Amino acid sequence: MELSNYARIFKALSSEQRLKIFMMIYDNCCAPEESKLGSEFRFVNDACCSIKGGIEKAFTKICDCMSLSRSTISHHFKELQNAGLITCEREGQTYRCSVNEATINAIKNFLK
Amino acid sequence: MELSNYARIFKALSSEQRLKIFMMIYDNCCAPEESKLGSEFRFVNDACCSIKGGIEKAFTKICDCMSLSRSTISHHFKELQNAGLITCEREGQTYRCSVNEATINAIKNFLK
DNA sequence: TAGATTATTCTACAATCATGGAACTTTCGA
DNA sequence: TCGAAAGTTCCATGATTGTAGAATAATCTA
Repeated sequence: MELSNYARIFKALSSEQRLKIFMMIYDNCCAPEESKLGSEFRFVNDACCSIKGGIEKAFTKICDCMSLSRSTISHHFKELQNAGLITCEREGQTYRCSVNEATINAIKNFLK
Repeated sequence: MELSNYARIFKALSSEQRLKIFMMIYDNCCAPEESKLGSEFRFVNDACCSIKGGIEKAFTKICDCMSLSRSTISHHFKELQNAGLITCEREGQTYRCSVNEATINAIKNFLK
């Protein structure tokens, strides 16, 4: 992978709000005690995400608790997708998102 | 560590030029075949950096091969320091820099 | 079908950022 | 001691970014 790709990935995680969104998807909400976002984000609606066990489920809805407009959140989701950090599949009126583990592993390998 | 700190670290690595500078320090120039920067950056002046074996040595001089002004490079170094990614000690007219492994490990733990 | 809900896209704007030049400071070496 | 070399700081500028509002599209549900 090109160096510029890594820079793009890091850029996607460089905004605090976007990082928060990413962590909501990343964190296993079924094991909220491991959440890095603090209690305010642990039990939000019926959202549930996991990168373990192949369940991988999370809805954009989880972002309603952030004080950001819909269009802003839409942009952030797109940036996370463009960086290859998450993939989203339309599911009715909303999305089913999952973390792209390959990208996470690439970062970890990059930092050896 | 606060989420905002991680965002700051990622931001420091989000500029391609700054990431290049960081990798110059990060990469073990004594084992250049592992360099992620390509041949152009492997043998630059007398610069040598390593995060293995405690040698940890690198000079700002290695940046002269990048087409950036001195002041820009100075800014980038400061940002890498502020993010806690590198530490620099004055050594005569230049600096001796080393990667802050604690920060690297923090990122890797953050991404579990 | 009609209204409500959700997300996208377009546009705009304030804030931040990457960069370089000029002036200045510190250190080296002849 | 004086000039050269290296780095910092201040200032300016063009580019990018994070954000929201309005208009639009798609989907759900009563």
